[in-house]
Amino acid sequence: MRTSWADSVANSASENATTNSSNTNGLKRPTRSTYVPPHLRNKQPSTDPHPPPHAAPAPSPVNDRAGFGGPATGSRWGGDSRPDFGRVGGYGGRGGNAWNGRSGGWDRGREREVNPFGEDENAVEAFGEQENSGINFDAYEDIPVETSGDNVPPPVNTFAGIDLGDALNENIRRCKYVKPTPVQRYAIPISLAGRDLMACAQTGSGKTAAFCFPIISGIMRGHGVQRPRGARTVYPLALILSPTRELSCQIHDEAKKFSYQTGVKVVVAYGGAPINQQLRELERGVDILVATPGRLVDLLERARVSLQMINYLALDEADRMLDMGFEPQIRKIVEQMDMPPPGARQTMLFSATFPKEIQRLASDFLSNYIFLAVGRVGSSTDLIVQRVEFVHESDKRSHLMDLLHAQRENGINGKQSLTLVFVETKKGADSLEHWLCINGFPATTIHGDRTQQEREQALRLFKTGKTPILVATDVAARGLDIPHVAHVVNFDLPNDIDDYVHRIGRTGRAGKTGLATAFFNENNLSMARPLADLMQEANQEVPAWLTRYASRASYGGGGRNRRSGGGRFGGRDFRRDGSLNRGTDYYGGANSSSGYGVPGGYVGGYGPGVTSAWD
DNA sequence: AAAAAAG
Repeated sequence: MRTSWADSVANSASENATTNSSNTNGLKRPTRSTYVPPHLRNKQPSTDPHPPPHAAPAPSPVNDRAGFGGPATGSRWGGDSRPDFGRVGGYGGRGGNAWNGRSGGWDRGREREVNPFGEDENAVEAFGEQENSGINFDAYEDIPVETSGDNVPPPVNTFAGIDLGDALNENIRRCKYVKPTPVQRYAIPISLAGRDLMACAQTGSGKTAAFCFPIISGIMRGHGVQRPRGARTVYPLALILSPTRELSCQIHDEAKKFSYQTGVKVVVAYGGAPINQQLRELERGVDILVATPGRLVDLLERARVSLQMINYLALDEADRMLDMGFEPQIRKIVEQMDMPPPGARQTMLFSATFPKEIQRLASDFLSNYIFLAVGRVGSSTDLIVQRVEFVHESDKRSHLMDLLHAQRENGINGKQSLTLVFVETKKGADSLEHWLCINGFPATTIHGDRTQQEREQALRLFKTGKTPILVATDVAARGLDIPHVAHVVNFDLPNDIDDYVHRIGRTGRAGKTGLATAFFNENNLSMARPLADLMQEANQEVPAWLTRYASRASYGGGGRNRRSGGGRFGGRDFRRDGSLNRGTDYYGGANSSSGYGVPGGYVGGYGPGVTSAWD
């Protein structure tokens, strides 16, 4: 067995190269030469119609701050109109100049809906989210699924078996979704039956589509519903909330694809961006509103949006939305504005993790709901090799440097694979980014103290590989689909095992292997047991020293609850636990949450050899 | 204690 992390990085990298052999230049070539983003339609051609020089092979990485690696490359606030050629994921469509207010002929061309699939519907990478392609569907038979609740509708096996309507089916075809994923097989019929739903499923498992399809279908069915005509108030029929701005953008981009030519209008609203353009979009009509909580409250208080016609409410990353920081805002939106009560609307909650105490809170928003948990494929979490190393606080930087050096030396064609480094604080993110840059590793950072332009710029530079290292706080931990992340480093471990699960789920996506390295030290004692348990459950090699820490006293309540007794059925309906384990049970199975081990895992069973990083 | 989310 290999013991060096350098080998494992090399192995992981080369496997990625093999897995992706038909697309080895995915990071550097223009992925959608034929696609014109909505905000660029009907504009004068860019002064440079060709991809800029850094589109050439082996681009030199850049940083987005003055003084490191040259000037920023993004168009930022609407300067030039260069195509966002390097975009890989769905979210990047926001581009650099989405807020410039220069709608040009776009408004006038409003009767002509922009084709989000581009002119070439057969383009392989028409969208970054290829969650259904490249999956070994035979492995689905092995996926553990648990449902509970009254009269659970049976799952379907094909999209054809679901009456979603022609237009939606056509978009499913355009997305190249050949077969529903497990969460879709179960969630869509439940949702079409009008039932409330609490669903546990890994990110990357198609849950966005799982709640979007029924919503779009339902809105189409109910077309012609009369809505009030407030002076400047709009009345969306569906509301989708998410905990970060970038995630809302990503969901919006997905939903736009699904609703193309259905007549269903999707609008996104989030903070940090000028509100005027969002207001204009709303005024042009909205059926599905995707939003972050703060901006939505603003819109509600301005009476620019009313929730009284909401038929569908979806909370993505629902456990995060209902944790301490968010809960009051969510309650305000859902309970204290004009939204119809549970039972009069349909409510769907989705997350990869669902702690029991959050389930209890969430049940306030639900009516006679069905609980759905879709587990991972057998050992597919081996797609992510998890390593934990004991690193003293003072040694972290040099240790990270060692990792990056080896990764660089073992990289493909001298090109670094993408590395996502999670830290605890915003200041820590800035300082680590600066340190990496002055030590020859172009890095950028994303956290809540940066402006929204900077955040989007950072994400774009990272996604396109121009800046192959991204230092992030937990703002990037959840939901973001960033292809080609080969390595997630938990430079600072989170204090909650669920956060760890979400973080490492940024890699090992789309059937590729991923590596997750965690730095553990005496500040993380409370994570020893949950981490050791999680790794063991995911068939990872647990260092003996970690097992020793884990078996000692339980270090206070860190890591919160943990480890369901159910093994791969960690996602458990809290209603089944009755009052049995309340209070005293710490590891006893009353909880829910990350029993799946690792999000993204189910794309596995993808092919032979994926577990070989440690063979 | 920190992060996120309105400005």
